[in-house]
Amino acid sequence: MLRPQKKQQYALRAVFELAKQEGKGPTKISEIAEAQAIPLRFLEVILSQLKGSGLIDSKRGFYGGYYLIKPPHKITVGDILRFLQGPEDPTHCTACISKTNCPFNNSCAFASMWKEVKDAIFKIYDQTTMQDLLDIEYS
Amino acid sequence: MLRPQKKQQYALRAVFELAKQEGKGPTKISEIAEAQAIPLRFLEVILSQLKGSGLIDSKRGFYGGYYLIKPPHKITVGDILRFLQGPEDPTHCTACISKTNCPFNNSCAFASMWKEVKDAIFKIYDQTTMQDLLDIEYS
DNA sequence: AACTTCTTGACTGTTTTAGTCAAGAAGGTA
DNA sequence: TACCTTCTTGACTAAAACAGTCAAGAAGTT
Repeated sequence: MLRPQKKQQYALRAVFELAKQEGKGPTKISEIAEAQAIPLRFLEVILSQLKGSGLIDSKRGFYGGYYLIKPPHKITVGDILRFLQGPEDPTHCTACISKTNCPFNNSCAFASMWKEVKDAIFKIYDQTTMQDLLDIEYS
Repeated sequence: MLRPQKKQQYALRAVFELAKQEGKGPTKISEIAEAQAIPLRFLEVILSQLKGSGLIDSKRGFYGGYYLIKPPHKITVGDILRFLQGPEDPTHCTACISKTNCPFNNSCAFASMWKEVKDAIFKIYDQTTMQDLLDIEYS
């Protein structure tokens, strides 16, 4: 029912790396890629998408790179994953909730369970900030 | 991060249908397929796999079909989904928990969050029985 | 014997995921 | 100015996963 998607893992780890480098000026894509073991070319795509989220921004040129717009304690895992899932249906994470997926018009017996699951997951995502993860990393 | 898989939805709905038909003798694949809007041929594959779980069994011949081995209140969503995920790694639902997936040997800052998520999901799966779903259906 | 059912494994088409590539735009440095 | 280095963009491709199909056969029922 659940499957890890590399793109989303990579995105999380990339933002996490930016959080680690906070205050040191922009971080180059190549540095992030190396530190977090992410294929460089793929990361280029991911980061440029992620700019649309308002969480990160970039600067070009010799001392360029990516950096966080908000402080680590104000960026949650939920922010990132919700953004990557796209705005059209941030809740389609589980079956039946999506209208187009349920042949019973969202009124089947499973619907409430799927909603519970989704809420449980996002509760965790939304309460986990980049700062929390930094604290774990350095504990 | 999450995506519904039709096969698993179908499996749940098929077992649910068997629960609805409990006590009326075996239910034909074709009846299940129609009642739950599942492609017949695909359902054949799914049900025959599901026999290995010890939750359902089948009978051939004119009055043949599938039926539950255990009563609805002893079959949980978790039983079904765990079985379909395969025994090799029932926990690989989220990233980083799987050794083969994490370049940091499961010791990255995200690992504990993924575990929390997995536990939260399966807590719900494991406490939801077919009987609970029947109660919802008929309420 | 005839019928209906499940059984099995191989097969196929489509979609998603993962990742690559190359040309270019923009900023920094000298 | 010239020349770096960086990000930027969209198109492209390979591989895997998913969804679904098919056909021949085995096994009960009547």
